[in-house]
Amino acid sequence: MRDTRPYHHGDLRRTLLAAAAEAITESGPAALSLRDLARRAGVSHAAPAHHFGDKAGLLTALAAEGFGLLADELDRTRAAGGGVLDAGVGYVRFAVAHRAHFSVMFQPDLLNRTDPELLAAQDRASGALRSAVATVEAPQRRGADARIAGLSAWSIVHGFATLWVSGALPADLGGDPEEAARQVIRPLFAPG
Amino acid sequence: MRDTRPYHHGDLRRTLLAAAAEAITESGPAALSLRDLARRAGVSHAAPAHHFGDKAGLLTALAAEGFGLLADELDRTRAAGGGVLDAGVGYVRFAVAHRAHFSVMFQPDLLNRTDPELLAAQDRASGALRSAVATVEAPQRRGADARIAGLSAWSIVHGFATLWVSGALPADLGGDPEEAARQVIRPLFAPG
DNA sequence: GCTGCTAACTTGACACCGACAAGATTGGAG
DNA sequence: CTCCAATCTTGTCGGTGTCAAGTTAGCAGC
Repeated sequence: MRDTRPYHHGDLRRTLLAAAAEAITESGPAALSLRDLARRAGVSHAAPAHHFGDKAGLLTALAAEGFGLLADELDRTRAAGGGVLDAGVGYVRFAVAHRAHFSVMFQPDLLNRTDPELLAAQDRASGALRSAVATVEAPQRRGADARIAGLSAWSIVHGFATLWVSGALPADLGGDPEEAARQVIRPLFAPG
Repeated sequence: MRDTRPYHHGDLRRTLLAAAAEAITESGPAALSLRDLARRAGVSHAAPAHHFGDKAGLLTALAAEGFGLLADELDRTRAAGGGVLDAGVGYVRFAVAHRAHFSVMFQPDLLNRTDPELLAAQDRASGALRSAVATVEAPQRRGADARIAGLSAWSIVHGFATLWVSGALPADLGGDPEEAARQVIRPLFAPG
């Protein structure tokens, strides 16, 4: 909080994660450079490695943060009394609002898959996901057990989110991802 | 076809694309190195750049090849008289069989988005996709127009494929992606 | 206030990579 | 046989990730 940069940054870890999210949002995970992050944060080129050990370590931390944010989002819609449809829209809202996190969370080749923090965050998110699906009214699941129903919901929501953030969807869908998501997802939950 | 390597490789472009697919299958697109591909093909480190101009150029060519293969797959199921469900399973089959292509096709930050060959291949694939969805029997679309129905189908299929190849799905689904896909996708097409 | 300790950060170095320029080799058209 | 264009090589440059060793800052205990 001083006007001159102290030797100890004080909050470098969080600063680097924020800078990484910004850089990835701008130009994707492939173009990310630890040295560029260091420059943005005003520290030496090797400082990031001290906090994350590795480039994969930084991306792993970002992914873990992402799973936490996703769990937060799902818990929020659940607390607001929303159903599966709302949870699905929340999933898409998360992906669009935190594109950088989302684009890293499901690319295992960029991450340390066994990192304990990552695993814990994944567990929390998948728990929140399961809770959201558990709110489906029973008649909508007839003919398929709950596990399959959950995977169907996850698939359609994840697919739409992925296609949206990758820009693969047709432009005539409009600019509002949540509204578009609601329309596209609805057929699965309200057949007929 | 001679036993000694001629100065002109003769088929370097295809060889490099195959090597790239193999390398990406092994360790993901991020770890791909043009120099490593050159080593695998037994050529000098700058040879790849001559054919593709750029690392993005190589990945773009791979993505274009991927869209072509996807269109082939969809055309094949259509020619075999399959319905939307079969087309969806075919989509997943393609993603699993050509994981390297698939993992590059929807990452625009790795590609030259305006490459004419890529655009042509995308057009062909999306045409095949639209044809597949058009085979949906009318009653299954009531309440939603054809465009939305197509996006729903694409979303659930793309989501399942993405989650499968990223290893995010629970292990108790078994090892057969096509059978699992059929179960997960069905609820969208055969509600009730 | 001083000492010692640990975490945070810097400096320097090395191998690797993508990209570019310039040269060498080849096959084929005329 | 000549010439040309495409293919591939060689050499080089700046940038990057990672490691090792050194430097600084905060902090507990005396």
